[in-house]
Amino acid sequence: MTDQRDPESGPARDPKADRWRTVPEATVARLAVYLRALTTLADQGIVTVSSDELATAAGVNSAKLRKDLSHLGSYGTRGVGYEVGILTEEISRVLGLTQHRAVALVGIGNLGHALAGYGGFASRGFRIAALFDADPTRVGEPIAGLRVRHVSDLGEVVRTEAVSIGVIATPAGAAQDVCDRLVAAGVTSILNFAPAVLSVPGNVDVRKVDLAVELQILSFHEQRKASAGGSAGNLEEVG
Amino acid sequence: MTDQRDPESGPARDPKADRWRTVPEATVARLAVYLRALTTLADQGIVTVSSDELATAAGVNSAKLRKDLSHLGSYGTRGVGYEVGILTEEISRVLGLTQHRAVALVGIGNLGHALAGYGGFASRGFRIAALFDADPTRVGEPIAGLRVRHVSDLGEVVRTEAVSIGVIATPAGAAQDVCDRLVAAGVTSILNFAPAVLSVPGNVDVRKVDLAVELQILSFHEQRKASAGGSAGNLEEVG
DNA sequence: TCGACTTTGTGCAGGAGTTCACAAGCCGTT
DNA sequence: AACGGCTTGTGAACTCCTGCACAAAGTCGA
Repeated sequence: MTDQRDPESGPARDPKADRWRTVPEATVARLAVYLRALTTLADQGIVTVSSDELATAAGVNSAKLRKDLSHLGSYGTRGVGYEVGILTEEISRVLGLTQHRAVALVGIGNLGHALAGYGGFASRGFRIAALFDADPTRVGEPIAGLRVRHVSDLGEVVRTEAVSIGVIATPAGAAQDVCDRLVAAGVTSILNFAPAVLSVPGNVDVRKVDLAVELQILSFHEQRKASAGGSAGNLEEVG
Repeated sequence: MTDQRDPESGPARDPKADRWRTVPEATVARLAVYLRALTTLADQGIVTVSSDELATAAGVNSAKLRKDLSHLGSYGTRGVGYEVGILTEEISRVLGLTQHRAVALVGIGNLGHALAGYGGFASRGFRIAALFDADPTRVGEPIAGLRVRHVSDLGEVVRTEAVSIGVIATPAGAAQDVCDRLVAAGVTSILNFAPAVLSVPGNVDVRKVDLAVELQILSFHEQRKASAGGSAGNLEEVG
């Protein structure tokens, strides 16, 4: 067991800040949302924000927001609220965004193209470091300032570019193979857009985004609404 | 206040099938995954499948799968398993996929383009019925067999095409306006790709997909792994 | 300095979801 | 017909998450 001190992102100032080691999964997902809301507020020149205001901006209730933030320590001032700048920095640090991570994108089809050109990554601390595709006719194609490389170069590039996250946007059939290559190259975090279940070693995290699944969930609720007897009336505003 | 009565998909045949009215949210999300796994199995000519096999194919454990399926009734045979065809049909029915739903896609930028061309929608019961954009220079552009229309036509088209789900792929700034137009036109289910919190009446469902958030969650775990002492060793296979 | 006011941080109760473990039930064989 | 072997469906315990309600702690004005 090594001692857990990490260079970068200096060791926690005081003992209580160690709490972020045990942030609940559900909270982590929301921290990213809070971060976006904070960025918006900062752009508007807002310096201080209460849990109520921030919660509204993020689409949650204030109790949940405060409990979430309490997992990373005590960065608010009672009677006042949170300082936008400080909170932004703190969340960024907990999410590991202070070190800008390199991302490799595999599969330059329709979706891959869109992801490569998506500005939201760069603006939030992620650098797309390399693009890969299995189709030789696509190799060399310039996209968003990068050239598409062949998947056979994946291992080498991942190492030289210090890629820490892999994004799979290939057809389902190719996903597991690509995944294996990423893992072999040392990538331990994968975002999978392919409609396939990936098999990975236990130390690798996989998150899945399936666009059709999202629609199907909506379809379910749509159907439930339609058949539940249209008890109209409840039109209260939702955060 | 349009009345949303829809014929088709009549009320459940027998009493016990009424269970699907109360399917837990978490289960609904997984049903879509099971459905995909079942489709794959069917393509392989497999007729019968046990909860264990299906669970593995879907990436969950079998107890969860059985509990999930129990929410829609009893469609398995003890000692044998589930019939792929029957289960597929049943899940499709519960998810409301038997009536092919029309989808309107708003915002034909990078991502919108990709979504319009994504084959996974059509193959799973969704028909992209209309494309919209606010940019007049983009209106008329043909994509995937459709012509892009101006958002000002949204209300009319949504009604004539009987759109039941709206997909927002605009920049954050335009999202709320587009959302309002969709809601005004009678859409009660929205899939939002814009990094913005939408405000909607209580009878409207919104699901959000934020690509940067997914990366940030991975980043968190990556950081946790990095600072937790590289206690290598646990490489057991994961479903 | 004091008191009124505001907002955070959290203990606690309730709810939702997960996992275990096993009775109930079906099939093929003897 | 009875039995042994499988697999489903589910009660029950447990973990995780949510939301309430309030004490703790800070600010501001007098």
